[in-house]
Amino acid sequence: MNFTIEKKCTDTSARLGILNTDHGSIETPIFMPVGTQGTVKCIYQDQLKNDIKAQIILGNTYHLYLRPGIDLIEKAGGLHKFIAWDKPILTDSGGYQVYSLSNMRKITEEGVSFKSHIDGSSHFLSPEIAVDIQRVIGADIIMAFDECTPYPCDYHYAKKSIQLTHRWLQRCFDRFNNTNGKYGYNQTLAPIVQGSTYIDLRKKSAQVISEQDALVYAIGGLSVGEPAEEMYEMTAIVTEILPQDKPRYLMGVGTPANLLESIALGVDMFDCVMPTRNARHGLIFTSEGIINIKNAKWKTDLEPLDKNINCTTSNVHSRAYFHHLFRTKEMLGLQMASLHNLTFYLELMQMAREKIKDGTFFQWKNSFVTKLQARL
RNA sequence: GGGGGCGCGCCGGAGCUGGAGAGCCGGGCCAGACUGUAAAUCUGGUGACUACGUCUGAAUAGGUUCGAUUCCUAUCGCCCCCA
Repeated sequence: MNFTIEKKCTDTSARLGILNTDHGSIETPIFMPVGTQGTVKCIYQDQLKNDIKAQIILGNTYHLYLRPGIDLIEKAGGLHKFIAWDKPILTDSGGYQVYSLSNMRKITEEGVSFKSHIDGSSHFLSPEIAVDIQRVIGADIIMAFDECTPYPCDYHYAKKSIQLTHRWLQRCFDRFNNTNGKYGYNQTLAPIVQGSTYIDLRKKSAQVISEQDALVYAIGGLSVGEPAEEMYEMTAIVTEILPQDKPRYLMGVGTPANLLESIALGVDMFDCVMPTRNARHGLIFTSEGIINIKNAKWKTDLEPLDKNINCTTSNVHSRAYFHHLFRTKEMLGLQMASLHNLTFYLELMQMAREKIKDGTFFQWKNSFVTKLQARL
């Protein structure tokens, strides 16, 4: 596994690169659809590959460990085989669930005790267990087990938290380096920068994380409710410090505008539930702006949803049809909207790559961001 | 033709048999939220107005009463039973 930078912008920190894994190459900057439970919700694998042209998808350690359980995944020969997806996979470690299930867990030095959100049963994740589970799941890129702090987070807590995350990080690498992949291909462990919205903590964390010899470096603990400006500020501070020749993965981000702004700051990889969750809730990203397809104004609009995106559903089907499917709560509406939003995100990344190649990224980004945020 | 029952919000249901909430529960409708997925979810609004308040309202028109959605009379509409 390796990463090559093909071109660097001169007017921003944006870069064009290729990340090679044993399941194929990933062109960066890239958006990775989230498939928490072994599925990108509402999307079939064929569509993911052929329509959306996803190059890599996510899975989640905590959710897959609870269901279907790692014994079954091992028996199936790993997650790739279980879900029949032969391209790269990245798994989150369960660190995000430390944040999102905060009312059902307890953190200690050793790890985190969870009450299952499904049946209330007790479970325990530690850095070692999270690595072991991710060895069994068999993702190409696996994430360190960290604490994702909430926003706002007081300085004292955030400082203690990065110290814990850094100790956990070493334990993750120790376990990772003393074990092997189970299925004959390579895995890589990605460390995660934390530090909430504090400049000195972010710098410190970025320095500690950079000391690890890794292929991918992640930035976590952002897009948890802080203003976008603070997110950009923290990202800029961290990308200054992280190794320049390795991909940076900004976890959980974000809106189309967030992606373009972060690419300009030197971020290469993104994931977010926004395109899929918002699609299921009727919010659609188009080349002209954001549409809430459930709104009455679309009821009789027979124009295609978005002619400018190369998407089999939104080129063909009208806004009125999408509206109708949502009004009648038909499942096809959720599928079509999810397909569209993901196609939109992946095409946005492809455009960004082309503009970086052309050397016109900066001006294109600035003119495009306003359009993306318009509310139709 | 005779007897009985029922009519309040956009719709359905609950509740009220003298002290009326512009008001309960669903649904619909109108909006909003969603950022390493406890999310096909959640939140708010849905009589009028001169709008932190005021007014009108229980099929329609009268009546009794300090006070009526509730009791009485008539009319209209719907449902059930008998002929």
